[in-house]
Amino acid sequence: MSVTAISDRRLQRGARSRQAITRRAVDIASLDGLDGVSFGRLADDLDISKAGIQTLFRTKEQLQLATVETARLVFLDEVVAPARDLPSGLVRLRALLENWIAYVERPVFPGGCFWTATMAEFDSHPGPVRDALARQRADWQALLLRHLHSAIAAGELGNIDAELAVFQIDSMLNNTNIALRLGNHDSVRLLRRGIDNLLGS
Amino acid sequence: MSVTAISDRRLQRGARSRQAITRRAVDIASLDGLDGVSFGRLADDLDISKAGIQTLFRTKEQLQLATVETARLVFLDEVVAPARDLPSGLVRLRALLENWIAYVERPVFPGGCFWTATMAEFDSHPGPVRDALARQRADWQALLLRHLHSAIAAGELGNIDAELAVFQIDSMLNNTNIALRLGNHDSVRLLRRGIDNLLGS
DNA sequence: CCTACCGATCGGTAGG
DNA sequence: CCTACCGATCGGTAGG
Repeated sequence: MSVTAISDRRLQRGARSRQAITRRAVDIASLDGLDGVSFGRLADDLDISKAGIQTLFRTKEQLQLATVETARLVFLDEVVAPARDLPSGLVRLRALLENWIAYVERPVFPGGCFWTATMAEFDSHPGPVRDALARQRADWQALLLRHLHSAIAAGELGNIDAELAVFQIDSMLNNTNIALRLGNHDSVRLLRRGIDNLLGS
Repeated sequence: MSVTAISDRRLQRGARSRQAITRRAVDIASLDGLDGVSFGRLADDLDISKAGIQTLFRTKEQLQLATVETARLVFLDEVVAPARDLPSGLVRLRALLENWIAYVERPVFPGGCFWTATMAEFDSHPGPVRDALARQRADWQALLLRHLHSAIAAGELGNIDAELAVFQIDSMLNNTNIALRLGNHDSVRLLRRGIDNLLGS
C-alpha cells in the first residue's frame, strides 16, 4: 500500500466526518441559528470529542461556512434538482415552488427553512457568513426570475412585472415558513392563492 | 413622609430602571436576538451590577417578556400612533405602511425590525416569549385587515381579497427589512410598487 | 441596589 | 482523532 493511498483514505474519512458533522449542524441551525451550532453540542450529539471537530474546522466561523454549504447542497437536492427535467418557464417555476412548499411542510430541516432562520440572524452581522447567505438568497431569486422571464418570453404569462413578482413570491415563501412554525397551516393555502394570482390559476 | 410615599418612590424608581434596561434590551435584540440579551451585557452597557438587573426581572425569560413589551410600546408609538387621527380605511392604511417603511429605514432599532429578527429566532421555541411575539404579529395583521375592510366597505378599492392582501403586504414588509439590512435599498421601491399594485397607485 | 460565588458552557490551544 | 487545559461568559443564588 502506497503512502498516497493511505493519505487518500485519510482524506476520504475526513470528508465523511465533515459531512456528518455539518449535516447535523444544519438541523441545529434551522432550530437555534448558526450561533446555536457549537463544538460541544455537536460533540455530544455525534459522540466525538470536541477537539476532534475543532481539528476538522479550526474555527467556529469556518464551521458555520461549511454548514451553510451543506444546507445549500441539501436544498438543491430537495427543491431544485427534482424539477431539473421539466421544461423551462412556467412549468418548472411552479414545480420549484411546490418543491419549496414540501421542503418547509415536511419539513426537511426540523426548524423549517434554514435560510429564513439564519438570514434574520445574520442580516446585521457583516462578514463571510452573511455573504454566503446573501449569495444563496440572490441565487434563488435569480433562478425564479430566469424561469419567470422564460415564461413571459414563451407567452405563458401576460405582461407581468417579473422583478416585482419574484420579490412578492420570495416574500410570501419566507412568511409562510414562519407561519408554519407557529402552527398556522392555513398559510400554505394563502401562499398558493398568492402564487395563482401572480402566475394564473 | 409616610411609609406609602417612600414605597411609591421606590416603585417609581424601579419602573424607571426597568424601562431604561428593556429599552436597551430591545436595541440589542434587534441586532442579536432575544438570546443575545444577557444580564451581564446589559450591566456593562448601563453601568449597573448584573445582580441589580436580575433583582428587577428575576429570570431571563421574564426579562425577554419585558423586552417584547417595550418593543411593542415603541412600535405603537412610532408606527401606529402617528396615523391615529387619519380617517379609517385606505388613507390610514397607507399612512401605517409609510410609517412602517420609515421605522425600518431610519432605523428605529439599530438592527432593523425587532419583530422580524425575534420571530425567526423563536418560531421553533414554544413558550411564553413566542406566544407574546405571535400575539403582536396577529395584532398587526388584524390592524391592516381592519383598515383594508374599511376601505372596501367605503368603495375605495375594488373587490379585493383582503385576507390575501394582508398576507402579501406583511410578507413584503418583512422581506424588505431583510433586504435593507443587507444594504439593498432598492427593495423599498419594490415594496411601494407591490403595495400600489394591491391598493391602487 | 451591591459583592461574591456556583456549575455549566463557550471558543480556542497545547501537546500528543 | 484524543485528554487536558485556558480565560470569558452564561443564568442563577446567597446574603446583605
